[in-house]
Amino acid sequence: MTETPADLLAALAAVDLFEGLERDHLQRLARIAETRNFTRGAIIFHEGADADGLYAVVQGAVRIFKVSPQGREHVLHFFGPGEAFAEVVVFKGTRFPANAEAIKPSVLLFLPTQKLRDQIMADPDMAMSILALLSQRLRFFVHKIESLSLKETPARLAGHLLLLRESGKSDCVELNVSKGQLAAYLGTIPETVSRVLRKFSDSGILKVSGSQVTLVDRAALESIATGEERL
Amino acid sequence: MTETPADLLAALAAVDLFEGLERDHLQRLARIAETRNFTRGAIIFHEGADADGLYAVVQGAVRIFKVSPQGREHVLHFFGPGEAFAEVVVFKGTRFPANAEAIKPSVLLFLPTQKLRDQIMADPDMAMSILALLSQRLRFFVHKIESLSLKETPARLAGHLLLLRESGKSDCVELNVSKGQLAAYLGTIPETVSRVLRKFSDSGILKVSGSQVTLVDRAALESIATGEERL
DNA sequence: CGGCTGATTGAATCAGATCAACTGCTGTGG
DNA sequence: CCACAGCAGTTGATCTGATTCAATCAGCCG
Repeated sequence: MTETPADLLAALAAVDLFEGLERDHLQRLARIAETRNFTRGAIIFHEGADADGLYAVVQGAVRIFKVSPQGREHVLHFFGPGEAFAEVVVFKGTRFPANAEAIKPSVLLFLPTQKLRDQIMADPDMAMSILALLSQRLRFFVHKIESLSLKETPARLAGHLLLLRESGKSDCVELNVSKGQLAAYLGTIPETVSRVLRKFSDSGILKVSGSQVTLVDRAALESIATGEERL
Repeated sequence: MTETPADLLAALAAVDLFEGLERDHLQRLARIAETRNFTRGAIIFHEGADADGLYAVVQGAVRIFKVSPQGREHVLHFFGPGEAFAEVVVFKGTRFPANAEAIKPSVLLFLPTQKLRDQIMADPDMAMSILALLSQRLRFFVHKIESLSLKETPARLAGHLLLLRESGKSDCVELNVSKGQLAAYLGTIPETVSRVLRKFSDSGILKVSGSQVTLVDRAALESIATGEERL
């Protein structure tokens, strides 16, 4: 197999992390990449397992999570098409710091650490590109930590909804995950999410129907998110 | 000033981030670095300010923190001699995501973003070194998030004490920061830290005298830290 | 139609925050 | 040298947001 299938190349080009790389760099990456398929609920890797490479989502969705001794889960991240994850292990690559699970039937790209590292050494553009990704993720975590330690649940939920709205254009956002998953992501439990959503909709800030949420009073949501106001 | 002072070079070599770099790389870094002095309590930069470069601690200590709308502070990081911070802005360099303050009289190195970036592009070893640092920090944050969202305060405090103990060899650890600072770091308030320490010492797990803490029953501490046991 | 999973609601409980009072230490000035 | 101001830390009483436990409800699929 000396040739690289066109679809593999296309898949790589669609990954944010490799955006802007030249064709021949992508070609070389394609040579070290492989695709892997996962069914809904399949575990991609376990916390503590030997980390052998980086993943990127082609199709489907993935969640990264930790589990407490009492069995509670906390979701660190959701990843969708075009997003790479587990890039940390490429450098400090001993073990995975959390678990990964496919939450939909998914197609992933897998790139083994060692080969990828060689690439990076040879290609400063790619190094910069990964540096940027790591920085961004770091910043994201700073925000998440702030949120978890300074804000109460309504503020976190409000912030999250506003964030979701940003990506779409309309004031109607779709929760792509179950409310239980959302709760784990916000550092709380489904019951609380349910109650808070109820309070929000009771006070006319938003409308909820299933996993469709319509933002009605965005100003109010914002002042709750920042903690100025506390519903 | 074409020559680089020997002490500046020595200071750079003592920074973890640049550990392992060859002499001539350090020389080039020395040419773009400057030293800055701060008194205790001085603000190094504010959240939201334009981020112009990376800092490293030569002497003293620095804390990175965020402030909630209600005025509560949360400490994200403490940095001591040899540690670099604000390296995120070098790549995703728009604005500082948090505040930095000298908590002792401090001497810092400052390296402007643009020049540093040029260096990195030219030098893959240095890129790798920074990638490793970022990965490590990311991993650290994953741990911190886990801690904040899955564990209660006693577990967090126990975990922190065990972490401190690792660096020293004896079972006697020194809290280098005020209990108020420690509280902010653990995502709680001084009163709670005080109470938890009291409970720990009442049950004979440790001895407290001022900022000196002696770990007596390490096994117990560990089972509290992991959440197996809840005092 | 059951039976399953996810979502919702209510009541009881708890950990931690808030508020307020008090201790003890340190440094300064009379 | 003592007195007093000032601040960090401690302790207690109270309050509140969130978790827990339990029951119910809605939707979905065989």
